[in-house]
Amino acid sequence: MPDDLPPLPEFDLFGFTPYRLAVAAKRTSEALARQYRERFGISISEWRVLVHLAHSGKVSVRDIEARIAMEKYEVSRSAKRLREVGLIERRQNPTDRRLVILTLTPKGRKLMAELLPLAKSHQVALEARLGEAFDKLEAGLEKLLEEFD
Amino acid sequence: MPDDLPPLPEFDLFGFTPYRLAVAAKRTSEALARQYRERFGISISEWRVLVHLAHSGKVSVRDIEARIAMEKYEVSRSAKRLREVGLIERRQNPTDRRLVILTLTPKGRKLMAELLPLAKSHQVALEARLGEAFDKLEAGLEKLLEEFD
DNA sequence: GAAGATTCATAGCATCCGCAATGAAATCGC
DNA sequence: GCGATTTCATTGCGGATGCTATGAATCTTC
Repeated sequence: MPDDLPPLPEFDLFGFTPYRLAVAAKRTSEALARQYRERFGISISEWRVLVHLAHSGKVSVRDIEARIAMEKYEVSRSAKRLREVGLIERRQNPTDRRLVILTLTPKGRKLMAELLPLAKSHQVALEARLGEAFDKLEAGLEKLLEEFD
Repeated sequence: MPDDLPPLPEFDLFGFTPYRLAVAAKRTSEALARQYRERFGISISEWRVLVHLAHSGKVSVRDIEARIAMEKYEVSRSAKRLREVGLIERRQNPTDRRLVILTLTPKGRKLMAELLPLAKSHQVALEARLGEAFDKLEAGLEKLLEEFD
């Protein structure tokens, strides 16, 4: 080993919290996301928009951006695609015509009536699988999301 | 309200663990990733590869893929870019010529000598900021990453 | 009430990403 | 030992993503 350069600081990627969180996010969403995609042609972004609409009724792009972790151009594009496949519809807010009103179509509601229970059971299974570690994870995430806001 | 469709199941995106993890990952990596990008022109993928090389010396694309959460085409492309900017170099493994040997160049080592302490203090700051919630988060993540492997 | 600033949604453009295909090398099976 | 299979790395291509600019509507300020 003829290389005696100054040693680099020790740093283990696997102990790096942002990395761990990214991996955890990917692993836990993979299975469900695949179902959305394969069975319904829905991406994660689109799914988030749908969930928010299912929950909140009539909302604008801005509302969604403010509430869920998506940029507004992302919401806008997801909404466009969802409109194209007939899952949501868009009207103009009559009192402020810059604003858009997004709502689920009947077809969209039907889809969500299928999808939401799937997501729910995914969550339940996840909690069961983690056991008491889930509560710790939750406590940690709660604090983290509050701090990094 | 003339719309009495069958109600959708209640589902709160904010209680959905994969979503929470994704948001947490994004929020905690944002600040540091911006530094990498703006000051050194390094993406997150490229940074991961660099960290692994700093840690492990000479490795192949396959090694990296196996060790860190990246697809091999992603590793390959990151390596290509890093080579183009002179941060790593690539040789052929003489005993198995399919394999590639990636190593940091002196320039790459110099960069990492700057970057790693940055990442380290980012982690330290994160832990301090979360206080005892950090240990819970860690316990939860540990179990999760072990389960979803 | 009109000019300028701000808010909202979208589109343009360049880059990134994921999948499947390719090509090169090594290993397997007989 | 040689054709078939597997392993490793890269690339082509279509679609996704992120940033910035644009355009329309509203609000502010005087």
